[in-house]
Amino acid sequence: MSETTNNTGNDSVNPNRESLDFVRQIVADDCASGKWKGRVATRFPPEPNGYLHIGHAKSIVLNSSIAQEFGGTFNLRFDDTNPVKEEDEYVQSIMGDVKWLGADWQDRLFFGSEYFQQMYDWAVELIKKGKAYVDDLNAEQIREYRGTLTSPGKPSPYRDRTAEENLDLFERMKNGEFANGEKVLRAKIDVESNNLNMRDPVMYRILHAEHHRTGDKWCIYPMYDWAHGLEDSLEGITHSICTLEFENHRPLYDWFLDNLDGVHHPQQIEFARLNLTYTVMSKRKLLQLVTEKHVNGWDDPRMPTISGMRRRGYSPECIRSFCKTVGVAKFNSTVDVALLEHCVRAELNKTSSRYMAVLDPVKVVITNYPEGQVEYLDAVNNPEDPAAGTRQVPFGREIYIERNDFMEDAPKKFFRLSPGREVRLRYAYFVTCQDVVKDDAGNILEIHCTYDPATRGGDSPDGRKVKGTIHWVSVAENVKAQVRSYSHLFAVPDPENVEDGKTFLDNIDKDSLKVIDGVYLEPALGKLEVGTRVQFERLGYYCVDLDSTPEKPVYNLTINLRDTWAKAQKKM
RNA sequence: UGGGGAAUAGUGUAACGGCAGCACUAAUGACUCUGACUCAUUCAGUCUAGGUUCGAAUCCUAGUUCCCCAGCCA
Repeated sequence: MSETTNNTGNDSVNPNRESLDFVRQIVADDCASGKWKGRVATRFPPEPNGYLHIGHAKSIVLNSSIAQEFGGTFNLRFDDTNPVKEEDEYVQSIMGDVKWLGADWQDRLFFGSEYFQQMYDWAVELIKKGKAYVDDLNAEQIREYRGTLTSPGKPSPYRDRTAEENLDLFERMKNGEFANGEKVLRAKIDVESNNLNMRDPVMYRILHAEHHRTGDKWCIYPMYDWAHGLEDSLEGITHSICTLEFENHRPLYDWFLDNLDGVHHPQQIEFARLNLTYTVMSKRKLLQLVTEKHVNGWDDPRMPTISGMRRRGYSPECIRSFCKTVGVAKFNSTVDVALLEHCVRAELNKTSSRYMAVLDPVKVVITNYPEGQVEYLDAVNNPEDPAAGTRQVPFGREIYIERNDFMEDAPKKFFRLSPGREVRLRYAYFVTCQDVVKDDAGNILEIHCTYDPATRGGDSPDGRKVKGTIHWVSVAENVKAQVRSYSHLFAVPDPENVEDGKTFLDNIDKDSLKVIDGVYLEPALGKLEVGTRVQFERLGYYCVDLDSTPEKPVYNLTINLRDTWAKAQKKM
């Protein structure tokens, strides 16, 4: 933290202040005022009941980077207060995802369940103060007594039990004397409050269930509202950052902490969750996509999950830079997925090595090139990063090029191969198309070219220019592979916006996955490790998939390169 | 019909009573051994109506629209 201006006079604005989002502004102000003695402590508190997605990443990056920027600490805490929904499998995947994203909790890994005894003791404190009571009403009755949005609730007949009776009942709840649903512990606040969360909220329910960490030690479990503030308090959190739907819960968060003696009281701050075009983000819908097999698991590269994006080839830096670009505010917005894709391209452009691959091959024979000759040509690995060095690519008399890099009756604006036209084979030679060989049906079998030996490496000594440069792979030396090409899972920007009788599933794009076999790769692409991110020149960014083997490499399309030529063609 | 929030180019986000700015998208051009990258240019905005003020996106009043809340989920 820097020495921040103290508001001594009537000039309350620091003219040198950087533009901060509203959350950082609060943190900065607190640091300036010494509210928390200069301390900043944040946390990411997932419930281990599913996989993390890009929306969670926004929260992870927000919390961890605020801690970092203000010299504070960042905790990872599992909010595991509902044993029937939670599993260790999720704990493991969440830890993996958070770590992968680069959010470092160091030795501060916590579980809400570690605090169950302390929470119980605090509940006893509230009972003794006459601020909590055991209720025998069942769930349906509680709902009826609660009233509605526009009408007040009414007190439970059990609301005025004595502290002694409540203490006894609560202990017996803990000891397992009652069945699920038979009794609950409720806070005694205000059954007529305009805020339904304050109408004597349930603090504990009875759940005879196996907890993934505490086993059968407990059969009463704290509700979110009771547990969450206590967890934050115990960990010394200063800024408890959560999403907008908890705004209505803040009075309750504060009430619990205000009514306990001598506890640390963090500030809850709410921000808008992330929405993205062309996808869905709710846990329920994501789960449905997986269980109904509309996608191939949680880590399907079309999923907005962290694991899906990782498999897709997004790097942690891609996601972090995206989260920072979208900013944080209280406006319920939907970010254009194009912004995510921009961040991915920008990051991958800087970091990924270039290679040549031909997805839709057609054979080219260079008729004046010596038969049987092979030479190895130098290729630059990454023009954005000289340190990436060079490699050698085998060249021969027969090569594959992309089918759409050739056109028989080409318009003037077509800069690629066409009868009579000269182009550059990347890192190799200038070639000129002389002839086209077709089958009886008129399909192109081979393209015959001649090359200019003087242009070896791709430069002509006479200063002659060509307009086009195309990529290629040697017929004699290559690796055959599979490529999985992805587009947005949904065909429309807002998949959840459906007419009556339809669901978001009807908006799935059935062609969002295309498996392409018979792809030719330059040899170096056959030796890369799973997860390696590369650029196929002139095509896009790709990465080695989990299913890849040395015998049969599999590459995922991460994101295509921008293609102004394709765009121009669509308009014609 | 209750309460709590939010509204700034197509999208996201700044501007803290003093020149409405940035990024993405789109379009155009330059450059180019990737029709990529990069660079340049352009299109485009304060929810509405009043008021306060020399001056309002910002303050006030009224309205409009959107989001959240009636789990023993988080």
